[in-house]
Amino acid sequence: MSKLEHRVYQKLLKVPKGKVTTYGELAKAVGLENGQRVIGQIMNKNPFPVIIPCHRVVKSDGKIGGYYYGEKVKTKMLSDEGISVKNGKIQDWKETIFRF
DNA sequence: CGGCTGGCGTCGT
DNA sequence: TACGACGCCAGCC
Repeated sequence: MSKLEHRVYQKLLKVPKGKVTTYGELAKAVGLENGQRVIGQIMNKNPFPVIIPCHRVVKSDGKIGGYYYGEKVKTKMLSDEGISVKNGKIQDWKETIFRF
């Protein structure tokens, strides 16, 4: 695992349950101002889906975005953590997002 | 080193 | 609101 991936996972682990972050925020958090897609690649290759909460990473416009196991699963996991999702979008977006 | 690919982001229509 | 077109950047040919 590269240094970059390691940093990304560490940052992601700081996101508390019940909150989410975005690909862009996460990218900036590890030093990549415009590396949003890279975050996606890393999440997709996530070797520890159990300890890495990649379902807490969503798109900057409040939409859920993709997920290795499917958006339905991602949506369910988020709602189980107390985040309301409607039509593939986060409801109280501003209140739910976590900023580093 | 060059070209392509994506769990994205932003802007224009 | 919903597409399409670009831009972005690490990783894999």
